Parts: sequence; structure tokens; C-alpha cells
Amino acid sequence: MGHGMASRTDTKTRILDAAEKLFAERGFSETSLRLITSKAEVNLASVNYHFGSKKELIRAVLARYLDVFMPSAAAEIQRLFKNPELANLNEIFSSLIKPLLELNQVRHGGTTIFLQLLGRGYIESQGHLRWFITTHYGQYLEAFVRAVSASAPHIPPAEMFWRLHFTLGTIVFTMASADALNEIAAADYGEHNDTEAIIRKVIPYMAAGVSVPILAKE
Amino acid sequence: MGHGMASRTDTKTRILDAAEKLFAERGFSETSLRLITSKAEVNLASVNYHFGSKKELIRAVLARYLDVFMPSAAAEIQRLFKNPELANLNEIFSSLIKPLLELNQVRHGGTTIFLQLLGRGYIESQGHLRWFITTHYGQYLEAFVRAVSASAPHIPPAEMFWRLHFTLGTIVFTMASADALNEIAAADYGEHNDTEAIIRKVIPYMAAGVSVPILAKE
DNA sequence: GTTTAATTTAAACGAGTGTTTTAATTGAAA
DNA sequence: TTTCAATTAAAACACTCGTTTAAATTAAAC
Repeated sequence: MGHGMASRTDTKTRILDAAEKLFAERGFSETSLRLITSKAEVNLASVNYHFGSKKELIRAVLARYLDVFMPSAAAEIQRLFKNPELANLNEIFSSLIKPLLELNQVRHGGTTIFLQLLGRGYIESQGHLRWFITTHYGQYLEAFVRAVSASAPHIPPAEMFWRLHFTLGTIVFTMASADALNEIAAADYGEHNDTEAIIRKVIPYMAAGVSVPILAKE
Repeated sequence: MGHGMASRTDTKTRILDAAEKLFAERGFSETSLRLITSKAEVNLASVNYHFGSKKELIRAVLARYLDVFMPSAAAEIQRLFKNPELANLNEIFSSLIKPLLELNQVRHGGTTIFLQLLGRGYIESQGHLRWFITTHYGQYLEAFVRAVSASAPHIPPAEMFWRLHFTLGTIVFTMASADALNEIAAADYGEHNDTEAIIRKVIPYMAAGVSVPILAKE
């Protein structure tokens, strides 16, 4: 029963740390277990020993971020609605900035990595990560959707569903190519934006899109 | 020199038709040449014989659509600006609908396939497809950027750069996951949207985001 | 009808994948 | 110190992948 607790945790963490970086950079299926374990300086078989399979490793990588982000984000939303006057969309989206940037304290570059992982998870892996997220964190997602819907009551639920996924695509694609975009922006416009600056640029864009009135058909 | 022209063209077309469908559905790296050639009912080696490599097959699949879409889209933009009064953003984005839907006449389901391919191309394949598109079709892209900038003169170039990439992310992510989103929308809201319906939903979102005034910092 | 180049075919190649197995090592409990 | 389960390690397994090779087939040119 008693055994080397320290070394086991260490190996698991080394794997998770190496995996999340590589997954975010190159995607899940493009990242082999051999590359992960060599970067982590652990044995190849240790992934299957500690996590069971590659698929479960992917889930563990995502869960480590979601377990921090989701409750924090939910608390921010709740705090916002304690206020008597209704929050507007910009405020709701902006309330996610703090939980997102806190991920940088959890791990270096955590904010960018998390958003990139989220994007990869939704695009790759036909549905099984989407299912994992909605079943494990559905309560948080629903609370967020309710908050947004209350702030834009003129948008019907079905339309809001689509617009929130447009929003997901906007943020996820932007963060996935943030490094490349930043290089171009620096070269062409002399701009140097960190992750927070980009988030603050994208929020007005998303808020405007989500709340734009639906045009009557001609 | 003279040789079986009919059979060669037929084989190449069979490969392209099978490949574009599978690439759009499952992504490039998740689609094996063996799956493509079995669906196309041609020999495995014929891909390397006719296209050289899998990477060049991917480019050929995309080029077959871009060669139709890009000139058509450019013509629409140009036609829009022949009109004395300035076009608004909704009109500019909407002018791409016709060129997009024309792809359905080229091939069954062509519009969806093209947009999904575009999304896969920008997300997968780290940069080499992005490079292929900008170097081969850059003139068309620049004309489009000029048209959008003229319609939103209150947005400085650097900000417009970011917002157009937000827009790219929105459309690309949406189309890459269009099938999955449509399934959810059908189950949860009883909605059944075709590609045109989704395009018409996303355009107001993007137009509002691109043109939203920049807030003075507090 | 013969020649000749284009095309198709079947088979193999070499490298890479996730996973499993079996043995060695570790370190706290007895 | 012995015991024994947890962990690490090295190797092999059973695939799949894109690509190449070499022979067979096709059909147009002469």
C-alpha cells in the first residue's frame, strides 16, 4: 500500500506539463506519446500506466485547466449578477478576463495554452471531447449562457446558440494563431500585444456580434 | 505522347472527388490515402502517380475550388463598388454569398465542402496551406480587405487587421464544426439549417464585430 | 501489327503509431 | 532485514501510414 507517492505525482505532472504544451502547439493527433515522454524525460509506458490511454491523457490535460477555470468563471458571473442593475455583454465577457489570466499564475503561458487546447478539442477528436466538456462542466456553461441570454433578451435561444459558437470560434482561432498574428502586427503596424491585450481587443468584437439585432427578412 | 486521356482524367477526378469529401469531413491528417483510393475505387499508388504526394493532393483539392471562387468573389466586390453610394459591411459580406453558393453547382454540396476545407486548411497543416493561399490568391484577398476598410473608415488599419482575423476565425471554426453544430441545433431547437442558412446567420455577427466603434479607455 | 509511352496494378518498404508485456527497480510497511 | 506492492524500464507487438518499386496492362502513334 505505502509507496513512493512523491515520484508518482512527479511523473504524472511531468507528463501533463509536456503534453499540454505539445498538444496546444501541434494538436492532439499530431503529437505522439513518444514525443511527449521524451520531452518529459519519462518512460514511454508511463503514460499508459498512469493515464490508461492517450485519449484519457488528453482529457486529464484539459481537466486540469477546466477544474480551475470553470468555478472561477462561474463565481465571477455570479458576482456580476449580485448587482441590481443588469450587466451588459461587454461586462459579462470581461468578467472572464480575470479567470483566464489567473491561469497564467497556475502555469507559465497557461492562458494561451488553455484557449488553444479548447480550440483543438472542439475541432479535432470527433465529438468525444465536446461530450466530455459538456457532461463534466455543463452546469457552468449553462450558467454562462443564461447570463448572456439575460443581457441580450432580444436574441432567441436558437440564435443565441449559434452566436455563442461563433464567439467560441472567434476566440479559439485567434488564440491558436496569436503568435503568428502578433508577428505580423508587429512588423506591419509596430504593435506588440500580449495575450491580455488581444483578449481586450476581441471582447468588443464578440459582444457586438452576439447582441446585434436580427434583421427582418426582406 | 498520345495516350489514354479519358481514363487518366477520370482517375484524377475520382481521386479529387473522394478526397475533398473525406478531407472536409475528417480533416487532412485523419484521412488516409488508402481510404481515399478505396472510396474512389482506384489503386493506392495512383495518388502518388498523378499528384506526387498527399500534400500536393491537398493543394489540388483546394485549388479546384479557389480557382472558381476567388475570381467570382472579386468580380462581385468590384461590381458592388461600381455603385456610387458606398456599400456597407453587410452588403460586402453578403456579396460573397452568390460566389459561395455557385460552388454547389460545380459539385454537389460544394459550398459546405469548400468552407470546411478552408477551415481545416487554416487550422491543420501548420502554415503551409496558409502560405499557399496567400501567395496564389493574395491579390483577391487584398481587394477584399480594401473594400472592407473603405466601408468602415472609423477603424484604424491595425485594428482592422485584428478584426478581420477575428472574422476569419469565426467563419472557419463555424464551418469546420458545422455538421456537429447542426446536429446539436436540430436536437435542442428543432432547427435544420443548410449551409446558406448558417452563412446568413454569421454575416450580421461578423459585420457588427468588424464595425463596432472603438471604446475610449477608461 | 509493332512499337512505345502512359497508366494501372500488386507488393513491398521503412518509418511511425498506441499499447502490452515482462523484467528490473524502488521504498515504505512488516 | 525481509516482504511486497507500486513504479519504472526496455523490448516487443500489432498495426497504420505515405511512398516506392517493378511488373502487367492499356491504348495511341507509327
